[in-house]
Amino acid sequence: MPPPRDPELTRQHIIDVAAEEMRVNGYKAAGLADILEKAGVSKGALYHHFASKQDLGYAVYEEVFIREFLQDWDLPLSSDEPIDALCEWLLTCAATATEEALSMGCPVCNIAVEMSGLDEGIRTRTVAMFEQLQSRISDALETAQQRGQVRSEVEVGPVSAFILAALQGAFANGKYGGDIETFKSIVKCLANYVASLKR
Amino acid sequence: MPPPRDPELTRQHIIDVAAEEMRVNGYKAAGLADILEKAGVSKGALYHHFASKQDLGYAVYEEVFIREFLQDWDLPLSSDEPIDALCEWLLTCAATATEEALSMGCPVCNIAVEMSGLDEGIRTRTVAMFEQLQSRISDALETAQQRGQVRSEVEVGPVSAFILAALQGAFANGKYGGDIETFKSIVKCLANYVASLKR
DNA sequence: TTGCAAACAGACCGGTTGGTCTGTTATAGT
DNA sequence: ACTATAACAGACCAACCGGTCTGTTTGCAA
Repeated sequence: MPPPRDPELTRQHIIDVAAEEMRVNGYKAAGLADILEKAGVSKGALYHHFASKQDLGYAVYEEVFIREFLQDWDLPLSSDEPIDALCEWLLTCAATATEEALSMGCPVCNIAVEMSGLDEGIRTRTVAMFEQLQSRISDALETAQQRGQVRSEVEVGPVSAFILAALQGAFANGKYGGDIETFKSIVKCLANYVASLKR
Repeated sequence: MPPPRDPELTRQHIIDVAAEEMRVNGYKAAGLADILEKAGVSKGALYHHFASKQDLGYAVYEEVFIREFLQDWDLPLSSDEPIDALCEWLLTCAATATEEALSMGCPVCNIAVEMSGLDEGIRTRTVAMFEQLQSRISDALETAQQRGQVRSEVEVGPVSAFILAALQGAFANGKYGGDIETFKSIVKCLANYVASLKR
């Protein structure tokens, strides 16, 4: 027998499929028709769970892209030695990168670039996320600084913003720059920079 | 009397208006109707000069965005002391940034992120541009290195790619990150990094 | 068992978009 | 002056897209 109706599961399935579609094509180019077909649900189902495409977009952005993005940073930021952890994390990131994963870039960055100037909701969510993440990095660096692991003249606020931006740039460049080796060497450079913060 | 027919001027005018539209809204969201109205030309005129919207897009990308992008780097790269010139240029860049200019981000980066996964022509042009620019930066750094202005252990290739990516990231972050002060401090951090390459 | 609301299914719709086609006007060459 | 053609002008079109609406099925509570 087919699986019984499970609205929560249906909703989640739609979000997952839409996320995949937006990951590859961006927000605008992700058409409802494609999403519906690939998810195997009807338009009625979609509009029962979401008020509009915008609403679906917000759900995807918050519950998939931003969530993943923040989770990625959990590991390096929860360490007692954030500098070492950050370096190691970056190097792992460079080592495990695949051509196809890279060609999609960072979904958060993609959607933010495409939509933040056009949709206030996307902009708000993006700003909030970056503020949160930057202060997390900043806090970690400051704690490390107080422990004497980071040179005292390092300004943790700007530096954490810089690290974040540089990594964004690396992913963006990896997406359209073509060469995966370039991406790897960029990330290694960033790791070197982070290491240079050590006292 | 009204200005006489000047096909080259008409073409250029269409490109300029389309560029402005794509700067603000991106490629897809830039509608032909808007472009035509703001340019004050008819659809017949547009399709006399361009085969399709894609064709117009390529013209805008090559003749406006990429051209501007490359020109921006002319100044810092033509100096005898590229490190100093680069630092100074970055600091000027940070100092003169305005809220609204920042909110549009870097057009090349915007279009590349939006379209490089969807349009092979955009992807090709972007890859070529970055290769060219990176080798220009790389050459400048290498020359400086031979002159003893740059520490000998610096790997000029990766470092130049890193600088490029970091600046891209700074602009992207500035576009959706909201805060212009954050952008400025990121660019200053990058300038510090560049300065640290000096021997 | 029945009533009822939630969970879908899918036909339908109006607006928009890129693109075409036919007609008109200016301009350069002879 | 004439004509061929480039340079437009703008009505028209088919496709697509997000969104609505009506109808059907499922699950659950009384």
